[in-house]
Amino acid sequence: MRTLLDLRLTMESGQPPQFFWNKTDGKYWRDFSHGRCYLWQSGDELFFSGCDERQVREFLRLEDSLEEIYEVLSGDAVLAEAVQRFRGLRITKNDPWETLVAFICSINNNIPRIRRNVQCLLRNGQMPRPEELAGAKLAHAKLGFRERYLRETASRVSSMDFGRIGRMGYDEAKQELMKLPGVGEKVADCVLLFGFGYLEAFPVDVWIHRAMRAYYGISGVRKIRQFAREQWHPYEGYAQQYLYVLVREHRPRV
DNA sequence: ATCCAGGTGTGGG
DNA sequence: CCCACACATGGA
Repeated sequence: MRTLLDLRLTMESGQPPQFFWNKTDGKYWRDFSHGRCYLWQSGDELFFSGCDERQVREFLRLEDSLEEIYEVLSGDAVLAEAVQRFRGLRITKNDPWETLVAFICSINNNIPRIRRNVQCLLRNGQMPRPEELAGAKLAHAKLGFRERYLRETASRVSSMDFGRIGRMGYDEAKQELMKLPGVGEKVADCVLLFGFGYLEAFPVDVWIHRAMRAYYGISGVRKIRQFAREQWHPYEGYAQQYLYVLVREHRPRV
């Protein structure tokens, strides 16, 4: 399959696939109930096995028109350069429950350890459903203070229609997510962006904070979110991801 | 030893 | 509205 895509950047830029997928000999893979799925890229050609094309297109959001998105983002010099430098970086579409678990694990944590935490929770490569996780032993995952958030959230989600959130408007969906323990504004936005596919979500973490202050002279979550909406709507999520990789390139990762 | 990591919850001005 | 602090864990 031929597409505008940088698979490595997409899979290894702090999105859920970095926590759930493995990499061997340049190929990304993950086990599903129906078997092991592989993804790899050679030149600008995308290959896959063990999964059907429809799933791959949804997972990598190949229907998003990057050219149209780049047009919206290129209104300022910073992002104009970022979309050139990281051309082909895409937002991924992941399972909402898995995404919620991963970003509860992400609280005041670093990417390598988030991955270890998440991998410890998997059973046969799959994230246990909320009702299973609510009653499971979690100590081996070494989640620290996040264990209580995760267990309580799992319990709450198991007795609600979680998928219903994905059918709400962005603001209502976010409000609903933030009722869960351990889910503040940042985690909610990550779940909405990477799990439910709301491209207008703009997660503000420490790196985005630095980026906005350094590149635009703006600080304060409130002002940052307002600016993002004015500049990049409805593709705030893409703007965020390009800013994230840009600012992290300037400072070495942990 | 001290700081930091894709923050949240709580308590205070 | 904003700010300070605790919260486990482990790498730098």
